[in-house]
Amino acid sequence: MKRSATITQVAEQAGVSLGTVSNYINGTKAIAPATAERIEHAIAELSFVPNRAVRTLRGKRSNVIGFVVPDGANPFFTELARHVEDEARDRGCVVVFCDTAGDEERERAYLRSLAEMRVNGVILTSVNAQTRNLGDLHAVGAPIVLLGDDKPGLDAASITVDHHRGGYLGMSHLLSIGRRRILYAGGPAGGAVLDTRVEGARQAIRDHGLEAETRLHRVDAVGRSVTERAALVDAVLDPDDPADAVLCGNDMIAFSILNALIRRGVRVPEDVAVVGHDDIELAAQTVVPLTTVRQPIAELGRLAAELLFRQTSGERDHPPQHLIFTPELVVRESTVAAR
Amino acid sequence: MKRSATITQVAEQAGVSLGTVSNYINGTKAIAPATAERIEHAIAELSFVPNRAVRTLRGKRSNVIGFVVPDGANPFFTELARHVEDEARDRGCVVVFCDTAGDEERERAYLRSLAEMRVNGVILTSVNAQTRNLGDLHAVGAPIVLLGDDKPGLDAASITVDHHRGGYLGMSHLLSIGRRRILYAGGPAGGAVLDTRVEGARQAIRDHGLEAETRLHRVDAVGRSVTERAALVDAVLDPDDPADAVLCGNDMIAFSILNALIRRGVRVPEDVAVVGHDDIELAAQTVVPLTTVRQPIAELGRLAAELLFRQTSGERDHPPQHLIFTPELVVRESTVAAR
DNA sequence: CCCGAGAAGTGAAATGTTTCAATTGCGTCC
DNA sequence: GGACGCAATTGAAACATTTCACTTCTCGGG
Repeated sequence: MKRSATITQVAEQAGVSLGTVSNYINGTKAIAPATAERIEHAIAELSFVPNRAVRTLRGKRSNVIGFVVPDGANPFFTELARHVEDEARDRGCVVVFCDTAGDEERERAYLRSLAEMRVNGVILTSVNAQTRNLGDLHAVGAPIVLLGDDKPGLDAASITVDHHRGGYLGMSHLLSIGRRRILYAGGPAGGAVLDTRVEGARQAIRDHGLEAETRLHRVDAVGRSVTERAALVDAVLDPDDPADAVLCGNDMIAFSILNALIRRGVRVPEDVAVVGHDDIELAAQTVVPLTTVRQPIAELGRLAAELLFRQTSGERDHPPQHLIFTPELVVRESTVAAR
Repeated sequence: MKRSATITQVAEQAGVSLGTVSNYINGTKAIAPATAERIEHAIAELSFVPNRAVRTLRGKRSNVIGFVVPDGANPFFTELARHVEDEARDRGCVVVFCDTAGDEERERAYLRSLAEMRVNGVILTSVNAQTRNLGDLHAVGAPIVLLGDDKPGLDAASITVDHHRGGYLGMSHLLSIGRRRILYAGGPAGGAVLDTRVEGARQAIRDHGLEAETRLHRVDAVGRSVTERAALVDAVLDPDDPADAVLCGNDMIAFSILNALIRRGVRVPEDVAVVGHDDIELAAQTVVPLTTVRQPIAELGRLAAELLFRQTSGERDHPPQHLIFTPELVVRESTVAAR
């Protein structure tokens, strides 16, 4: 494989020392215009592209950050990624997008790779495992931001959304429009987040004093494919016990169920109301626009990156911070028919 | 920032030379079991994580490959990415997913970063610019695979789909179901690919001998957002000149238009038939399942990676190869009503 | 008992950059 | 004219690993 020119060759070609070239490239010191031009010329001549590996070696970081998600196909995560990326680019960093597909083995492998790369930091949108997988990152001193799901006790910053309130909001809305037979449709690895939301939903039922007449069941999709999510519609339409509303773990689930319902001739929202979660861009544009519990995606992404960089900047390392956002309900036609 | 242990420290701790530790880690040479265990123990003790930067420095590649897309929000690209990743992981590589958002400036910045990282190679799913942006990659000898859109004359392998045939297939189908007023709805930067497809579509009209009675107009979305795509529906429903079919540049466009049509009470396929392109997973699960021109996403991704690695493996570098796939039409209910 | 072969382990060189203390050159001020 | 200060430039050390030519050890056959 062809090897590219080195800074030494550039220096020779330009007739200066390699230190000067380095200073020019990095703007470390002032360079006389004439010299600068000769260096510039030599760089172009030799097609010199500096080698990041060496920079990394010299104690600096690699200027890479990791963004780890459990489902790369969910727009919620790609939208987050876009905002993380924007922030990272402003700081001269590249983002490595790691899709673990919910698999712990993959997660470990990715985190290991990121540690070996001496990344500037890692943003994790789900913590599959216990502390164990974070060991490598801690060993190389890479800061961590937990996004969306805090695990207290881990040495990491976090940005969370109040999931209890999220569940509460969605359920209150459904109760207020008269729904009493509700299904909570989660994803394959909802984990603690979903438990918290369901808890919030139950709280709403209690606060409305409707425990007696309301029922809330939970059902989880077995996989992340569209087909597997659409299968949840069978639970909604269970002939023995049909639901009149579905609360979904995320908008993609809501979206799959919504489409499946309509294809079967079920009217939304008249027969079944559907509430999503996240408010991805798509949510407003489905056949029946989706009522959903919004997470502030742009802020979450931007702030996750900021928190990450904040941990490394400055003289001393800053202690990890913890932020909590409050979700809000966005009512659309999947629960309240347009007039 | 904390600095992690080095191989030298591991060697000291284990009471061997650093060369031995290196041999153990890389399996370069056989190591006596007793020694191996001491090394293993020292590594655990010190939480040693090898530094990739130095490996890269020693003339090897960084074991990173770049995957550059114009729209990270389009599932077509995330699905491709997943397959590329699978292939890369098998070879010990990490994929850097670069979303240029169709912006040439960003593309250049990403390609530059990838070159500095001395990536093993780059897969490009759209070539915005002329040869110019590829200069850095060539300078560092990183092989390139063009995926989906060949630009002859560039020093790169390519995997293409026969877009002319794609347009032909979609149009033939529409003609065969009696549609004559057709709109071609493209994306913001369709470029050569879309031109080719429209060309194929026109060929179909000629082959059917329907030039006189058929009209084919093209309209492009101004941006990549769902909203901007949905705005295309106005062109479809133009009161002066309504279309009876829409041929879409990709499934996301089709999907947005489909939803917008149905929300306006237009019947699909009775009033307007919709044909997408790509056959992403979602296409089969929309309210009205989408007729679409399928690209073999899994093969495309897998082969792109394979072509990339093939260029570097072996004694001598292999010359870049070129593959062409043939798309096929998948008929669903957005063009032919279910009985 | 000696020889040779193979296995196991060693350690110095090489990799391409940044950093920093030292050096050079040059104009200015007294 | 000499000293001084500033700007520009230099070059060697440091970074953490891989590689490879050597050395040492062990064991079996003659």
